[in-house]
Amino acid sequence: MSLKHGLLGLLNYGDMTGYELDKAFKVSLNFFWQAQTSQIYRELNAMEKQAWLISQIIPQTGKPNRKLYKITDLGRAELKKWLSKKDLEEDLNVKNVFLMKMFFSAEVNVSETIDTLKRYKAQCLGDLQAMSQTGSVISDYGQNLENKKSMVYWASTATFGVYYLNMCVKWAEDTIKTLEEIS
Amino acid sequence: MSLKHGLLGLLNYGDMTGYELDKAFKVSLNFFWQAQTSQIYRELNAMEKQAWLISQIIPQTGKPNRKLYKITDLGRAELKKWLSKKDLEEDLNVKNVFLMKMFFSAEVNVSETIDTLKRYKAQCLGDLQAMSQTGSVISDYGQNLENKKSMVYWASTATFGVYYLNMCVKWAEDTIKTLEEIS
DNA sequence: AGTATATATTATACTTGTAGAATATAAAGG
DNA sequence: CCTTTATATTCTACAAGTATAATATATACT
Repeated sequence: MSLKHGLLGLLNYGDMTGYELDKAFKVSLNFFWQAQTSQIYRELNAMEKQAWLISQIIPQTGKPNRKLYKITDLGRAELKKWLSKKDLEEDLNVKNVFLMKMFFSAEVNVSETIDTLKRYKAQCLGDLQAMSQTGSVISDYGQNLENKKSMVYWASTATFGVYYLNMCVKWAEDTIKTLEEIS
Repeated sequence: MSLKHGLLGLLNYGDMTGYELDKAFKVSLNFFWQAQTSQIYRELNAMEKQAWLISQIIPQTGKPNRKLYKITDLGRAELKKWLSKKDLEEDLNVKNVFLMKMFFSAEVNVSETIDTLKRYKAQCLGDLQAMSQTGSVISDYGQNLENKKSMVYWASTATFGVYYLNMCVKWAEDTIKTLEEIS
């Protein structure tokens, strides 16, 4: 159950509405966690019931009213508890559809798999390109004194992304070579 | 929805009971997909309703009867359809609790985070150790003529695992260094 | 003799994730 | 002028994942 905690973490930086959280989530945590908009709203409701958050309705005319969420002391305590309890066995679990398909690829033509691997590699390179701009985004946010301490952690997750994608590219190249040899 | 397809893939190698599938799953696909035993049994039921499988009850005395599953032509067609439809955008999605915690780690002591990273690195090295034996397991299975073609794909996913874990170790070392500099 | 382990499946309750529709308006772009 | 985009949240339905207990027996270990 990390989505709730991701949202707690973001709200710990400042009050936000569901709409703002959804966008903040998608530009920060999205690389290592994905969530549907509807899921975010549902979790926010649940979190308010658990008293991790309180909300305040800000009326608007024309548009739906905004619901501004604020983290409570209980929510902050929960965030810290979660951060301190790192279950490494669980945290190393990864679900990777692409690898599962590779595992069974003897069932399809080698040429098809080689083609897929080439597209996979291209996708990784594209993502790397996109991530190369993350550095500047992070240092922009980091201008804010409050965020300065966080910057190094944000950067480390971005670095993970770069390492990961480079690794995937190398793996794809090696695997393509192996498959070309046997075909 | 990859669990069903993982089970289809395994049953494509030969008929198995839920119990056997559970064990086969855990020694082959478990690195990139995790599933509860109860989930496997439930999915098997659903798959039989969809006519991807048929089952045959083998009576036993003393123990619960065995339910031997066999993949149908429909199931085989579904497997191939799934294998051919590689949605790269979706397949690159990854959920990583550990990184999410890193992202928010400004909230906890640097020393605590450094400690966690050290344990993370140790865990990765341990997993690497365990994976180094996978090669021989694969070539054992590969003695079987039917499996010979699959061997190269199995090996490629194992290689991914090795690359991944090595990358994680390097990242952990780099991040530890960075954190030690600022603390 | 007693305990743990392996065998084999079912059941239940709950939590998360996925997908998409419905609603209503303002502002920006071609 | 018309279409798209952005704003902001709610709701429904379903699929998949998590967690644990119940059942019943044989065999292996200590």
